[in-house]
Amino acid sequence: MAATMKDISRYTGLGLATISSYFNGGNVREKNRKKIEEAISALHYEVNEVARGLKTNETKTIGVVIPELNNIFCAEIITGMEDILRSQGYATIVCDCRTNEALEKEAMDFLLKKRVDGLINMPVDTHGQNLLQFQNKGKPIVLIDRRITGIRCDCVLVDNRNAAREATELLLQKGHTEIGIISGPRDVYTSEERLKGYVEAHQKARIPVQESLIYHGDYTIESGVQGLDRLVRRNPHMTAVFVTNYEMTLGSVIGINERNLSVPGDLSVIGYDNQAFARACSPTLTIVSQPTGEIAREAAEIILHRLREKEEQDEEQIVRICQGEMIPGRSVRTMGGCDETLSVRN
Amino acid sequence: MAATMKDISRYTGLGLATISSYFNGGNVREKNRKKIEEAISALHYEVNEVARGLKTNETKTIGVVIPELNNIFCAEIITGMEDILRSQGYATIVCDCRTNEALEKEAMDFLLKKRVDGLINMPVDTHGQNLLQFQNKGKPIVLIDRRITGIRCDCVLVDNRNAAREATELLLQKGHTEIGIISGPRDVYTSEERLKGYVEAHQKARIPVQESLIYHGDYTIESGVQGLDRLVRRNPHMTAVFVTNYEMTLGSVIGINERNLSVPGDLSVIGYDNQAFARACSPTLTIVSQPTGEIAREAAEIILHRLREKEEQDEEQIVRICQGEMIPGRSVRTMGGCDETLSVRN
DNA sequence: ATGAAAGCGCTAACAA
DNA sequence: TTGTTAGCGCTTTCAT
Repeated sequence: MAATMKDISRYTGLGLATISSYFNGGNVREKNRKKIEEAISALHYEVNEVARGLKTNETKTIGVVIPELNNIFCAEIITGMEDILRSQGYATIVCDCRTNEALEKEAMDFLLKKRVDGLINMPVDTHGQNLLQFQNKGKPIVLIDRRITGIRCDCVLVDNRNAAREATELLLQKGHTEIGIISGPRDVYTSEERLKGYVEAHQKARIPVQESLIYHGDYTIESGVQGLDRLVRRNPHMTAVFVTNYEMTLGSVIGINERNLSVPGDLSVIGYDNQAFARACSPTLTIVSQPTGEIAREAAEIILHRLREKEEQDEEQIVRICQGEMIPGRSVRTMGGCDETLSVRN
Repeated sequence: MAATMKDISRYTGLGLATISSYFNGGNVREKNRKKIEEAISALHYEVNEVARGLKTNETKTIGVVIPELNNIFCAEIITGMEDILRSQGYATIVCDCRTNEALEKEAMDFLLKKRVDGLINMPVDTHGQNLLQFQNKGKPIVLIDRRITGIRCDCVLVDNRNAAREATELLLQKGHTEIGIISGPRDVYTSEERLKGYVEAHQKARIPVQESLIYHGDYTIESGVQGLDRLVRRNPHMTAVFVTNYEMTLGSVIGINERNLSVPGDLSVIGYDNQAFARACSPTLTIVSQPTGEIAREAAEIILHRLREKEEQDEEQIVRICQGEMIPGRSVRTMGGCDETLSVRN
């Protein structure tokens, strides 16, 4: 069996309180400090965090609930957060809820049972009922990427509206007037914001928004394929399309290939996320890229902050807004003028 | 504060042993069972797993150490495993070690400190020194995707050699004789096996293997880009290339675009993993696809099995071999004959 | 600065 | 079947 503090106590002849004090940054006489350290290495002692957790009511564990782990956007964020949290002694328990509200609730209940110290959530559910249980127990919550109603808590967001507006404006500036959008689900925050950005750009340019140019997908590859198909068929004069997440962008490219369309000759495209994929497309895709590293860092820091300042509850809600970025490719054609030609090989 | 068993005891007038017995499947008189259940819902009682863990020396937690979480292959496997483990009450703590041996060791130490009940590992390190600590403590280990020396434990593998041989044979059958391979690092199991498959196919076909056609990358996108570049420059007569993981496949496609090569006209390509990406390529990529779901299921089941049969230690080592699968695309040209033409648009 | 002792919430051995 | 009790390994008063 592993050594316990009792063993250290026996080995050094010191009391438990001294040993504990040593591990918790208390004052221990230099001589005893030495003795303890000797005992530790002699006995290969390691603090039992489970026992400590029972006493302190902390598990040094953070729960993370996300819609899909095999979604590059989520994966990148988790990678970043996990790194920081671990460096501070916190384990990350991930729960993938498959973009399903019921499973999301199950995951939250599970994490609550596991007594995580805090929760980081990219919510599927939009009214935040499940989150309340955490809040009631005084456990900090940080929402990432999506804001929801029904709960007031810290969150890290991206300025989706701005990013989408910029993307749409680029298209408008290049002379496109019939721009399709493959949007996300109606009730998802990011999706709504991106659509608003699209609309705003049109309003600023005084170009009417046509319903037929808006397709609501569900952020999956298949809905990207289908969205492209629908938009193309419904809108014979559409010259550009803006796709609002990576999976649907991938789907759109599949659709474009299957329909044998030429980019940007037949259709200009602006995608979302995943720079490597954009570079692998031919021609390279112009995309909106999101700052996953920054999101991860902010979220981890906020929750660590809350965990440290456990007492000062009634502090202000923290809201961080990160900015997306346009990564230029060659998938947008300039209309009217002829400075970009149509033929593109492979 | 949350209710404890003591509260239930007080509420029902029953002793702690009875309550505990109730929660651990013991025999409890129907009448008392009812009472306990009433108390549970009245007090919103939930077992405190931390306390239980202290007593039973179990945390109901599994550690997972992988090289890169934002690697679709890893992400898919984790998604699958997490799902199954959670359904059995086990939390999954993921640690991404960034394909770095030192970080991998740190992650293992961390998980040991967190007292996980078992470990699932896709190893970066090849001699298994770090794993020994788990084994010595009687904690089950399941290796996935990669076999390593220096430790005898359960593992779930893919028949990489076979998959690579089939892919290479396809190219040979189509008349290619100068086939490049973008292989992985020299000391990684999967990489070695895939290379062996490539060599075997050549030997069977009595076609000599040329050193200049072998490039060793490191499973990253950049090494795919570079690998393609090197191979093309070194081998003017190379007509096909086999790329042995997803990231490098993505990199190769980037390289192909940047060099303005036509597929399969100038170069036939067989990639690896990620069917969606293969479909998004133009022409669609022929790839070797790996059974991530199956790997996940097997790994989770093995570790759960070991956790259940804690006592019967000296059982046989379990080794599961899953099969990859070729997914045909249009990226392989038939040489000599002219049944596939060169020009491919967009 | 250190020691003694109580107790976190649970399980399990023993008695009844 | 049920109750009593002693820990699991730690933290934390309270004395000293």
